[in-house]
Amino acid sequence: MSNHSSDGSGRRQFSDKAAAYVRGLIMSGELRPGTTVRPETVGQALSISTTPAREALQALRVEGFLDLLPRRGFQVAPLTGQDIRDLFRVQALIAGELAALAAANCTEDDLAELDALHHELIAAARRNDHEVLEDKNHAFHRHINKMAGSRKTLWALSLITRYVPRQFYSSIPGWPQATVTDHEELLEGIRSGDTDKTRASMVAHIIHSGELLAANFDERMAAPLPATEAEPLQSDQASHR
Amino acid sequence: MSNHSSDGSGRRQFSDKAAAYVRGLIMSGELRPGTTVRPETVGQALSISTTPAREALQALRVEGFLDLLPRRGFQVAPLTGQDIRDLFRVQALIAGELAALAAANCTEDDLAELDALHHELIAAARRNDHEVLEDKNHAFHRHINKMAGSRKTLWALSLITRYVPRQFYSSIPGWPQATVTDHEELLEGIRSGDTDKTRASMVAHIIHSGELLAANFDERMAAPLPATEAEPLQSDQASHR
DNA sequence: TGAAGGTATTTCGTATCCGGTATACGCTTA
DNA sequence: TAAGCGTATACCGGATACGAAATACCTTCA
Repeated sequence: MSNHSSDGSGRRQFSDKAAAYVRGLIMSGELRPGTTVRPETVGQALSISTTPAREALQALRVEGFLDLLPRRGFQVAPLTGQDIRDLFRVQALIAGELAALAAANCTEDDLAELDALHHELIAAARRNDHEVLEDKNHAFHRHINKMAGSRKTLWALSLITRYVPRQFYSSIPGWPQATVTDHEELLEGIRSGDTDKTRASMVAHIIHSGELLAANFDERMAAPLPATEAEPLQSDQASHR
Repeated sequence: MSNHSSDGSGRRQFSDKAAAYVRGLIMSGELRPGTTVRPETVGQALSISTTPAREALQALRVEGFLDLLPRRGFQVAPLTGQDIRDLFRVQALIAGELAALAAANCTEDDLAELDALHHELIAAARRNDHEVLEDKNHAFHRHINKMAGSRKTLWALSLITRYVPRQFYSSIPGWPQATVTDHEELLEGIRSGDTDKTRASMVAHIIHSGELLAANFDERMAAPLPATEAEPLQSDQASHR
């Protein structure tokens, strides 16, 4: 939720594209933990040079997706379902903090905007339109987070939400309905300016979502291999013989 | 607190050194928000090439210290005392989570280790030995954080603690005593396995520390300029005419 | 079979070059 | 004089080639 990764600027740097690419490969399970990822290989896959590719890998190291072993290159960091759960726990704490601040700062216009978004989300859920459903959910959370008016808290959240693949939630059965009720509780808290209640609602909402993602993740990792042969990026599997 | 930035490996990459260098310059106030930072300049200052310097700058962008404006290079991100306060609030939430987990997982050996560390800290405080005081405080927190056994939560914390300069706390008057009492409360919570109490103690402890740092930061930023002339890294001040 | 040594591969850092873009400066014109 | 326009320069973002150091692999020998 709330993935405001400076998109919309249209022209991104190559390193950003490369980072998004490798991130996606890792989160989709195509790149298993322990796999070494080489800058040149990434560059070839995207038809860019190794220089921006290497920058991307360094960024992914800060983001916790890769480990860097001196003189031995980058390799995919361990990532289990429990890690995902922990990550969501932290995300819940931060998003809860933002929600509490939002409830304290809320104006009439904010409330109107949130209401509008909420009803558009309901409509999309009714039409079973996953695309705009995800969109509206996104916009809903982003607006709350912006209302908080805390740059650095937002930054911390954005770092963690990099672990959440896009277009994920709406594919989960039952998620749209659960989200509608969760959001209604959130709105109630915000409307009444009850910071504690709003925080608690947000925490519960996110932890619940995280549980779904973690379960899905475990399931995927249990599968032997994801169909495709000849992985383009892996030149060396973990090899812990 | 708890600064476990992969130190001890001895030989770091150049990009890590460069990142640490620029980070230090920003947190010490020598590089003001809005100042543009160029890879070549950083490289010259450290006698390294621009490639690893640029990687460092990209990493610092992920860490939130720098903004990247397309075709206009990197510049120091805005950072106010309020930002520091917000950062510590998040740090408190995460460290609180870790402390709660630690209280739940605590073994006899852990308790003994923490007790030993605590007494060494007290001794250092009595001798007014800032160096080992900072050391012991560090080790104390790190041990708690390791006890939690949550890789990714630890990662999230480590990202935020990059905003805390080393050797800072011990220079604050009254901090050693406050820390001793805070740590005693923490130990009590951990010993009794009371996760809620432990969490609350940790949150309070960190928010209190953050207040001190934020106040100090505001004070420094209010000062016109930090003595030294001819800043080596700044070639272009903000210029938002 | 195990150890030692040499070769090959790879990482990491350096140096340099080029295209494209934005800013700044100066000129022209109303 | 002030506003508009075109040129020039600086510099960002990326590509590429090269070299040194370290690791991994393979062969050989006891």
